[in-house]
Amino acid sequence: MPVTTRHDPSHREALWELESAFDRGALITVFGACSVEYRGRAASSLGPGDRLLILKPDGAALVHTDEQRTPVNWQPPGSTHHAAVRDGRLRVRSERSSPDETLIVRFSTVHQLSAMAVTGGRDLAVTGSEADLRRRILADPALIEPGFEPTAIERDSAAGPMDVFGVDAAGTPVVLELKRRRVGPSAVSQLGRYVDAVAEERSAAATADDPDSDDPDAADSGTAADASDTDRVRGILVAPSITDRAAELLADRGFEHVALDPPAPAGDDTGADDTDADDADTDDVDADDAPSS
Amino acid sequence: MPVTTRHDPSHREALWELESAFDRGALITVFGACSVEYRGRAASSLGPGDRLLILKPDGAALVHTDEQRTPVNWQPPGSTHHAAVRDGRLRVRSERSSPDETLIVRFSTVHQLSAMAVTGGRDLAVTGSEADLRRRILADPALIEPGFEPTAIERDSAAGPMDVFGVDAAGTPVVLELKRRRVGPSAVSQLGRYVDAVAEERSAAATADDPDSDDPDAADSGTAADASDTDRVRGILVAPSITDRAAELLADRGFEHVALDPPAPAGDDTGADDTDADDADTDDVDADDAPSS
DNA sequence: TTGTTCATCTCGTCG
DNA sequence: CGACGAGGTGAACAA
Repeated sequence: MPVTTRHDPSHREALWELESAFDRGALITVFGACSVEYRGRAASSLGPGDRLLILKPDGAALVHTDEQRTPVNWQPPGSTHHAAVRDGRLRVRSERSSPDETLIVRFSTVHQLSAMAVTGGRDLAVTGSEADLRRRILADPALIEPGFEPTAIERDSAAGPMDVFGVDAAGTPVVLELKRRRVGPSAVSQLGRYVDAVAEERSAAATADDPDSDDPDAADSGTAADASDTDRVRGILVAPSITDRAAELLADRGFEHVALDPPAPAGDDTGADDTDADDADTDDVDADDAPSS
Repeated sequence: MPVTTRHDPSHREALWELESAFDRGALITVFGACSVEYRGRAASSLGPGDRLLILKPDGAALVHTDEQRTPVNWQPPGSTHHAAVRDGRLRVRSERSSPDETLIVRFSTVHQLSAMAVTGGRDLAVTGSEADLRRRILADPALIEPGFEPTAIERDSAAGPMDVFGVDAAGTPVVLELKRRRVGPSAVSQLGRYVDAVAEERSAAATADDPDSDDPDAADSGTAADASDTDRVRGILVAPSITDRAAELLADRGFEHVALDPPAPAGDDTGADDTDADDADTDDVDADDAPSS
């Protein structure tokens, strides 16, 4: 029996079912009228209403209303669920530590409680990620510009690891920051941090190599403006597109933008029409739902 | 009847129920063995397994496994759900445009289908947000430093709106960037963008006011280093704490950190123990669940 | 619609 | 654990 369900159980009955479902490691749904309190990283209060509570065997808890993709309240995986009947009412509490967080759902009525035995794969294969974009570039560096040569990926710097590091045709170091979608100002700043870090590295190495140049004050500037041309580090933002503001910031810093999409996952076959071979009119039935908005 | 449920329905029966539930604007859960395909901003494929599909009347769709807070697959609100029986199997497709996205769930078995009539409030009152932190500062600006005076909130700049803008005791302009939790490098960059924008504004205004200073090249530097002291703009990052790397970047830019938490929502009463008055031993029952990790 | 930022972001990965 | 960045981020809000 992959699922057991109780309709309009008493609060006591609901508790017994929960207890049993916890033991079995089931995925639990509780639909009922409830109020919800949360306290932890922030604090929140949700007044009475019908909601769907989902309790997962990994400790995750979700409270869903009839709207939104995001739960109104939740608890992350790793939490511990407690159920009790208090004052005759079912109460579910989910707690975790570090950070200390508590979610409490108080039911006034339980309409339905289900416990489901979940099996099977949860490995999702996604394409179109930033990693895919990187593979695309490494496979054909000329997509960035003729003569570009990647020398490292995830190369570390004082500001963190850079997506792609390399040199251009003239031997000038180049930092690439990759984004799978249109970018705003923050991506430019991120690129800037990496470029500054590399420029800093190089100017430090240069002064160490060359005892003649003792110019400590001038050396600590991190901007491209006052770096000599030989010390220049290029920054290229690789993304499908860029906002106006980001473009301004990019220009201010003397960085560049290369428009590039993550590789398309080939033909648009969601199987919408032709996966099951027979696409003629069959006795298949259909039902539609347009959102009421 | 707030809930209707079908156990092990035929695929045809499941379709009828879905059709009816769509019409009623119900919150639908379907538990069964299925595969899931997504294509849109990215693309993904999920092999066979038992999952819980949730269809909301606002067009949201969620596919949940027994793990994680985040659904393995989903569709945002505003999507349109279609159900059909194809090749004898229930298939649910959810689509939306801009961006074009399609989610397809193909069931091999439907264990349970429920339709719930959801009513009641979904207004969540949250405390401890960045807005609360801002209110706290505006109520007592001395928390930043003696003599600090806020002059504007969400004041716009070329780099976007600043959380709080003001002047210090010496009349020097100050930009505050607020964060409700510990911050890393990106917050420093964000603050930097605003400070640069204000400094730019002021230097532009100064050259406009003063016809003597025609020094177009020197004026376009955005760093604090070469700005004269009278043109200086202070940047203060207000957050509970800050990472080491962020502290370095902050120092590089000559910015400051003020340690400040969002206001605590008073006593830690999640109602865990004493909300229902009687906290003596009653005949209340308990059940626990520790995550199996 | 697009742009920008906050979020109890969540999630992975790497020291 | 903490730090850092990606994400089909989602969601609110302003232009």
